[in-house]
Amino acid sequence: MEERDGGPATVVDVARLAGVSRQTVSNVLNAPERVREATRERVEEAIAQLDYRPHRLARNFKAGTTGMLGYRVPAGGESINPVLDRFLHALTDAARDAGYHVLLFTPGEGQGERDILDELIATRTVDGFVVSETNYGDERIRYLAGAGVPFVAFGRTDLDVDSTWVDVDGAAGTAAAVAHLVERGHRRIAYLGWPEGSATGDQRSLGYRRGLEAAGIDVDPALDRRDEDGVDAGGRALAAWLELPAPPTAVVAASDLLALGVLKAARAADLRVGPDLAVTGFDDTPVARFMSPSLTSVRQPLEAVAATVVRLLVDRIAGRAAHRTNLAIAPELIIRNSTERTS
Amino acid sequence: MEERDGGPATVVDVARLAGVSRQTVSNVLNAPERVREATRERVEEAIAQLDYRPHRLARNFKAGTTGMLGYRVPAGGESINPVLDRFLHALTDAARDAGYHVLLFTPGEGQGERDILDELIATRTVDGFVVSETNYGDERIRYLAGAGVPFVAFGRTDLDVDSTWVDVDGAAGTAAAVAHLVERGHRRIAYLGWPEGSATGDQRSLGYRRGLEAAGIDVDPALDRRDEDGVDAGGRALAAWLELPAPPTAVVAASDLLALGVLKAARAADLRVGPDLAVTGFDDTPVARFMSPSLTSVRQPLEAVAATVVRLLVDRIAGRAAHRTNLAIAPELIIRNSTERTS
DNA sequence: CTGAAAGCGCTAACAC
DNA sequence: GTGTTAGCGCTTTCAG
Repeated sequence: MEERDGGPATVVDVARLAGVSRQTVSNVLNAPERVREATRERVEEAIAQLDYRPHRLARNFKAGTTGMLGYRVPAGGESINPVLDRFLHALTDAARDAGYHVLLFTPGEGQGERDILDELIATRTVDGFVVSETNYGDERIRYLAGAGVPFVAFGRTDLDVDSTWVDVDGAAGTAAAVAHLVERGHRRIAYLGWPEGSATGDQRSLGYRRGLEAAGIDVDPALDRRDEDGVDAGGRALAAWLELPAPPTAVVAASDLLALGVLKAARAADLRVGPDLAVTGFDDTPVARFMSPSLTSVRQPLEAVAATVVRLLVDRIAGRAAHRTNLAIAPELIIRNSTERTS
Repeated sequence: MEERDGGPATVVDVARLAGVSRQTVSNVLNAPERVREATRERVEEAIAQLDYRPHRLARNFKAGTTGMLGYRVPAGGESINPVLDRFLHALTDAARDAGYHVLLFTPGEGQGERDILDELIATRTVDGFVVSETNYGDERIRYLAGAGVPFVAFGRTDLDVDSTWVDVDGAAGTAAAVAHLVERGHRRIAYLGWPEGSATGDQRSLGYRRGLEAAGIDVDPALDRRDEDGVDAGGRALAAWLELPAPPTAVVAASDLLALGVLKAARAADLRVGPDLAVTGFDDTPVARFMSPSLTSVRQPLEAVAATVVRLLVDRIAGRAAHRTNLAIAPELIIRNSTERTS
């Protein structure tokens, strides 16, 4: 509680007050077992009295670490991604539990992501990185792996480099959606996904096919459509499907946005969503809850992912290798009204 | 490009290569005008050759600063707030432009926000704080002001303490919504807001009244309703309004969520949103764009707010006071289909 | 204009 | 069990 003249108290102040030397204080903090009980108590009393807390920078400087995990947020603008924002919150939580802080960065004008990674590495501003939005041949991963910097990716990569990633098992998610629809009696189940070539999207379409297979349903290529993510794609897909001799009775979408598009188009076509056409989304974004009817959607286990990412990253930072560890965590299907048969 | 043996290059390495002393290198970096041109070039060459970058921690440690701005993210869980997430992105951008990084923190189990602030201050982990989600009598603001720590709030406060805040002019936002509706020919304009007692909500309802006044329309207490934020409130409000002898033809809502609720209820009551009932929201959250009809909404100028917050905070950190600076930045009305007369 | 000396606060060795 | 010595990488006096 007592304020020293020259700003906050330091080890020296504590040592003086307790009548011991600097490192005895340091020892009390870092290796208490090496200090006699009586001395320790005296020092602790002095610490409490001065409200002493070690200067973080000094300690880190000495140790050569920063206690920071770097995370890139997408540059401003429109590309707000609710999934990543949820992940960021979970990450902050998990980092704190591991004794770290999250340091945010974002490339400036005319700065590539690589430049900023390079700068953070060179200035030793962070102890490691959490990389999200990975994709095939991800340049950042290659760069970080090459530079030998500790990092863990949220999202898989196909690179054959020394990398550690944790991902949501997207295939399990869409497969669960299919299984749910099958259980509700659907057999003509369509899929609306993204064009091939994204790691995330390919997983989700894979799960669709696996789900059908598991139910003993043949894949009908006419029911498997790919389009850019967005609301409009839903209308295009539904229009095409409704021209088929046997239109689908259910749609699994690779995103809530696509699902929303299907929902809108279905309403415009006077189909009752649920009874006439069941729809599932992916990500369980806030919209899913508020739409009418509310949307059955696959919810990513981001808290578990974040905790795992941090655990692995801390291990790598500490040199406790666990190289090339790759984990996929199964998501959970949140069932709402868009897959109810009775409305 | 050359790697030294003992890890990254240091000033000493550069000095040796350039054939000068340590501080000459330091001078080249921090006070180039004090160094003869020829020497400077030689040093710069050595820097380039060794790819030398000053160790951030060492520099900060010496300077007694951290280059970090602390920002609290809400504890995990459901409370994802799209506005704050957008703000965080903008903040990261603005901080970078000012030479700072954003450090995220979140209270742990059984830890109050005050504890964690206290810890970050005591360990000197950040140079200052950005506080969001402020409210009347905000405890954090009182605490930070009392502790004499540099901080700037996003959101106003009523406390009579030495504080600096930047806020969106919520009143201007709802007033603009009213003006827009008046221009579209509406006279019976209702308001659905939050219960009194939140700084943000009170501003928004104030703007509603001001907007009516400006248009020469008397306030009808029956049209001014307050309820908890959420979709259900919209239904309750509309039901009450439809029982009036002269129901409103337009609704200004204090949030997109409330607006969404009104929209849903209107659809259920077979009202055409736009022609029969115009609706405006607030925040321009992603849902606003994707709803059908799309929602006219007040968009907060978060990029401008973030830039201003950072500028003021950096000033305070530098001791260039500007105490008790308070700014409200006007938002922008994004006009969409929910206020179109023809559908 | 350049170099030598000192020290930020802390901890890891090593001696006592 | 305790204290002494040294040094992390950098910058800021202050002499030369």
